[in-house]
Amino acid sequence: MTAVLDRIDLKILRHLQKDGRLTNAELAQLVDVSPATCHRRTQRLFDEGFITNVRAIVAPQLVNRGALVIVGVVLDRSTPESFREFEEAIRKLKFVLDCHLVAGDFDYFLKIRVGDMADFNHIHGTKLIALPGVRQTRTFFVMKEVVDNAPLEF
Amino acid sequence: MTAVLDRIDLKILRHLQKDGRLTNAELAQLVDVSPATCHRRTQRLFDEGFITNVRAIVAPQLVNRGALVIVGVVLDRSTPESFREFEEAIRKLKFVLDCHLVAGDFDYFLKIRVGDMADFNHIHGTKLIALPGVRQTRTFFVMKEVVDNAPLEF
DNA sequence: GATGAAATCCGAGTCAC
DNA sequence: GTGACTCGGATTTCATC
Repeated sequence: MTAVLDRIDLKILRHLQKDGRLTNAELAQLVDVSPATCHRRTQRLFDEGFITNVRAIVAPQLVNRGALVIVGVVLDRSTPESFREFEEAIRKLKFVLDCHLVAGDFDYFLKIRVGDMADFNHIHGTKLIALPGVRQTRTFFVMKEVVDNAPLEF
Repeated sequence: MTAVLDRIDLKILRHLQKDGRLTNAELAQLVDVSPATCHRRTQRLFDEGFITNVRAIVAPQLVNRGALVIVGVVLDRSTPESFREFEEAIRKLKFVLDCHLVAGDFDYFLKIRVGDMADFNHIHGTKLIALPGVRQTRTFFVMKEVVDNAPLEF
């Protein structure tokens, strides 16, 4: 409950973040505790929500999602209701990887993966500008993914 | 090599993307094939690079990385050399989760996780504006993470 | 209250078909 | 592609500190 992480917990988190398929036996060796202890601690990290999930990372290019686009969105009105409607609608669009409400010249930034530019143009014309309350979108095609979804440092 | 995925491969990928800790036995049940077949296919998906990695997702708020910031960067010059230097430097900054070269009013977009705004201001003043060739940065503090790093749909 | 050793159980990985 | 078999790791128990 007290949710304090000691050096061993942190090592477990960091290792599992790099390789979620590590066996408990391997992990125990890496962090230098017995398998039983390692298992108990890892369990706790899941139970208490430090690890929210373990996910396989699929290569986007190999499943026809090789194109990445960032879209800045401005809404017509800045009312809570307007935000709520937009967010509700955006959650249904599964090609949206990120959607963040920001402070500044835009209301939202979206990160979108599609097959290619033609796909994006279609989506833009049919889905994005149809989102509730959208005044304007600005599209930034990603020409090079220098770093994408790097593991969290802590 | 021909890298064709049938219905079963796709199901494996989708399930492992949602839960990378599924045992082979569980996965086999979910996709409705024998454990041996499932194992062989999953192996192939790793070997041929469809799954690049399996990672534990750590809750950012619980490891003092609860603040998210998007930064637009404009460089002084748009030469290949200038881009190369910037990218080389940015790869060393471990708090940068995303760095994408884009077409439009900015050269790069960065996605950065830190503990709080104070942390960001320090990093901005000491690390970001010190990056090679940076003319201007525009900071967008994220006020609400509506969708963050959603699993890829394919 | 946490640890590590041991004991059991179950899945991973391999083989023959 | 399936079923069976073996080996090793996951998980639990328990004594110990």
